[in-house]
Amino acid sequence: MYRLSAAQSQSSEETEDEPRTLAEAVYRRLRSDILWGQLPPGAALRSDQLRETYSIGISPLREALSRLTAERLVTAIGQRGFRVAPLTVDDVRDTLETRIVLESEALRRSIAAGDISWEKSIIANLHALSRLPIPDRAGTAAETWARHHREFHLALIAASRSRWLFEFASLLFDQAERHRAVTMRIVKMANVARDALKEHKEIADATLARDAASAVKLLGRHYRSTANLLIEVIERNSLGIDREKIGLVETSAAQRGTAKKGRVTRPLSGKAPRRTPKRK
Amino acid sequence: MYRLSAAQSQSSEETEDEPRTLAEAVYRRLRSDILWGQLPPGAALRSDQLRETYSIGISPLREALSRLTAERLVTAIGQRGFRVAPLTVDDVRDTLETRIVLESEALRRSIAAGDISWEKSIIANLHALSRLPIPDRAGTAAETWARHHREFHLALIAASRSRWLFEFASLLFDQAERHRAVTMRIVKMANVARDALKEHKEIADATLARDAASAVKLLGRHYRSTANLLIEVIERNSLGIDREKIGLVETSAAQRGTAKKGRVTRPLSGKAPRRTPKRK
DNA sequence: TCGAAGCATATTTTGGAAATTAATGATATA
DNA sequence: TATATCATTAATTTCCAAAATATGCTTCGA
Repeated sequence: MYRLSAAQSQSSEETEDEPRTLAEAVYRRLRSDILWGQLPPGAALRSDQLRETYSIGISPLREALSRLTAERLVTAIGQRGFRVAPLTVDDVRDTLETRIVLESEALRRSIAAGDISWEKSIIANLHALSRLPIPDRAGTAAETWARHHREFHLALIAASRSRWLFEFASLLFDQAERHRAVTMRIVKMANVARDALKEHKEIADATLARDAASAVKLLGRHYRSTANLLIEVIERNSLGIDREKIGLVETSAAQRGTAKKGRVTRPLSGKAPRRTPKRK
Repeated sequence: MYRLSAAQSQSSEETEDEPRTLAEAVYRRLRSDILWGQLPPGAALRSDQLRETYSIGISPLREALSRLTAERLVTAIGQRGFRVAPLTVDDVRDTLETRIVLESEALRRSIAAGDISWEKSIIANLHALSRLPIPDRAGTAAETWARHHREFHLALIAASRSRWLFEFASLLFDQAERHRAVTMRIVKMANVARDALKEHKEIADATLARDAASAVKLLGRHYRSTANLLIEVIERNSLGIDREKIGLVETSAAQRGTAKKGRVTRPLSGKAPRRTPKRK
């Protein structure tokens, strides 16, 4: 029953290898589901339900939830279980500003210390992005684009030679990706990635020209423009504050409560369901 | 058997409340033991042994180890268990430089936005530090001093209004504390905290005077001087690289008193090394 | 005597059941 | 009819045993 490929070098920053343990596997699946908004912010993560959904025991499931809590993708509520971390405009703003600080520093160091293979990686990832169609809605194409997008941005700062800086930046990148995915689930925004390719090219050019000031400025502008769009959408839809409104995102896993008055599910949100006419 | 005080507001950043769950309790004990060097870098953390030592089941223990792995205080080696994270000069350097970046930004923001209660907190914590004797060796006095030291530095940046910045800074502060504690276990260094009080006062003065440039400079110098001392000691003793020299790492048992008679609270193991009689 | 393969053992990982806690519903009383 | 207390129920947390993996040791052969 347990058939896991043998390998080594287990780290918290592995990207492509096969999971070597069931806890690792369910961790990645849960993480992906949260990042892509299939498990919307505020969704209750009941162990029984998840155990059935992912066909897994309690132990690895609990370990996965524990790890996700450390990443602030899941919030643990004392002895009352886990929930997907809520999403507020403050989160978006804080994530934006903090990662600008971190990535600016990392980018400066990379520009100062980057070698040929670092340049090569940037060029390669930029090329991949230029060849991929910019997705306008969720799907496998969006996921591959996002993966290459992530690799491009991380390649920029990969030569900073700081493990902490890189780790924190990766963490915040994923947070921002969740913000983007969750928001795009409400409002289809192809314009989020409208001139993304052009911006990426400008950032890469300035970086490879070793123009740190320009590169940092362009990178900050790149992040800021996207985040501001998200903030605007979230505020318009009152996302995060009134969680019921995002409840319209149907998850494959937990949550088939169907927003009726029958509170068979939903142990925590027993409040009066404020109904507000809002188009989905 | 399970008697846990009831409370609320469980977060990853709680400081003083009682643990509400066994996993939380063992997490804190393990974390403290690692931070204070009672569990030295590289020490094997075998679940059987820990389960017996802390009188706890496997599940909460595993959860605690998982959380510590996310903090990079413990490294998980594939399917071969956990170890206390090793300690290298690169770790010390990276932690130093990264937290200078983070705390400088956070301090600037605090100085720009801090209110009266923020000033009050700084004054109070500085006063506490001035009244506490600077410890020259491990012990409860050292722990209380370190706790107030931590609170002082976190108070400085508490008004930055960035949860990520504060969280990352806290994480790195604890990392640096482990570096200091582990190193001081090898070489008694009262001089590490030699003019610490004076430096703290200067930092607080510049901060309260809203002189961001000076405050940042002083804070960086403060951290750098300590870290450089640690690096020197570590390099002289080849800590981390050649672990055998410190005699810290017994791959067999997580071993009893380490190096000195540090044993503050509890002996860690009564097991015979490796030659375990098989009883099945 | 050295090396490789197979066997035994130590240790981790996982699944399910028991215990504990929080939440819900009902009943009685004022 | 409203409120408080108690009982029931649901869900999480924890413990324990079995399965699986990796490691160490022994034995056999050259």
